[in-house]
Amino acid sequence: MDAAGRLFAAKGFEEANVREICRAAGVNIAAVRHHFGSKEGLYRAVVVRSHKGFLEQEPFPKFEAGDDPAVALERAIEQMLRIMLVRRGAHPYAGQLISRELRSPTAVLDELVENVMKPLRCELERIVAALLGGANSPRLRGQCANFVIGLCVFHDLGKEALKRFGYPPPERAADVPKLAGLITKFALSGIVGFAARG
Amino acid sequence: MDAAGRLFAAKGFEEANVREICRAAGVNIAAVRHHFGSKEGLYRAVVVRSHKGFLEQEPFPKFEAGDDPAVALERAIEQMLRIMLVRRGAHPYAGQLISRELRSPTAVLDELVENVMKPLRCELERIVAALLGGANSPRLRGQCANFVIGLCVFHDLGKEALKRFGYPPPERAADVPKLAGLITKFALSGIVGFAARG
DNA sequence: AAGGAATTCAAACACGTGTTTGAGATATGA
DNA sequence: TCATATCTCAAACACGTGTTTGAATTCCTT
Repeated sequence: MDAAGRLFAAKGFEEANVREICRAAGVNIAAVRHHFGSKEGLYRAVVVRSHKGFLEQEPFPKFEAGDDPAVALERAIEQMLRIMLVRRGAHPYAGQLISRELRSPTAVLDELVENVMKPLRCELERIVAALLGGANSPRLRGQCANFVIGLCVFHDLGKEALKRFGYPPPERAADVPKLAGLITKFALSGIVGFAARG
Repeated sequence: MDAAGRLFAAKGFEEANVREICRAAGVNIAAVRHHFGSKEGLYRAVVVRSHKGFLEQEPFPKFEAGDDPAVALERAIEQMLRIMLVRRGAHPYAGQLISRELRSPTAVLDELVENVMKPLRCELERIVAALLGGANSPRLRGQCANFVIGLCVFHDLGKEALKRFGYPPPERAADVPKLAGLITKFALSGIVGFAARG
């Protein structure tokens, strides 16, 4: 499953092939049928395991009443970028699997949305709500959350284009905060801009 | 080439297969070898033709000195969204091909970046520059352009996730301006936020 | 230690893919 | 009209894929 996760994250579901996974894992091809039923079963198992462990070990920071929503937003953005752009020790491919599902959804996307992305998004909405203040309507709040997510996700999905533009997204954890700070400023102004006008 | 464009846009380079394209076009499989050399040759020809015609018929609105940068930004955002989300009459799949190249780059991405995306982005930078005013540094200007592009592109790349969040991106031209207006407000505040702080 | 279940293995299977073939049809120009 | 170049066609080829097989091996319980 480690080998499968690595290869699925690197190549995607279609492009990663069972023979290579099994070679990397040092097991026979028939093992996947026996243990997971099929390639898709293996993929599903990998994704589930990866995001479960990921949620346990790197919980999204909880936004409590009284916290500064601006720093909460920066934390959230920083973590989203890190998850997708940087290979972490514990779950090196969790973010990449999510990112891949966004690009080319398979049957597991629904599960991923429900268990990983929605909770994350929900937390984000609470931060946005605090920033919106009086202008806080559910619809607007949701849209702002989408925009923030979009700003982060694009730096992974659009990586190749950004490289060619001269703005390669950071690949090391140390370089993430700089970009996160910029995105945060941008998003912060964007959100409180709505608050100002109502 | 029409059939190929339609299928490549709908399924992507890998998933679209030559037999289906030829069946849809009513020609023999061997025709692609004779006329384009290979499947990749056909793809390249389709992409090139599609974006050339697209640039001629739907040029990106030019930002002149004296124009209101705020409305120019809205126009630009509206057009980007329309290109990717809505099938147009003249070049129904040009935007989708670009979007597909972002998701899973092939060898044509470079050409697409150089001939389509860079000019578009360059125009966007000029608008951003006008908005930034005094705070206008090349680097910051570029980042802001990236953010705007990201906000638009995400609504196509992340379509499936957005649907599941309850925010399906518009598919008809008539529904685009509403989203464009929202993104514009957000981006506008974000950009002038930088201008305020320097 | 013996029996039986669980697991592993190399090999083959079925299918889809892009590509190639070589003969036939069609258009072109003298 | 005829010869040549251009194009079309159905069929087959070569290869990669996920899956299946049935025997061999390992593991656990009795």
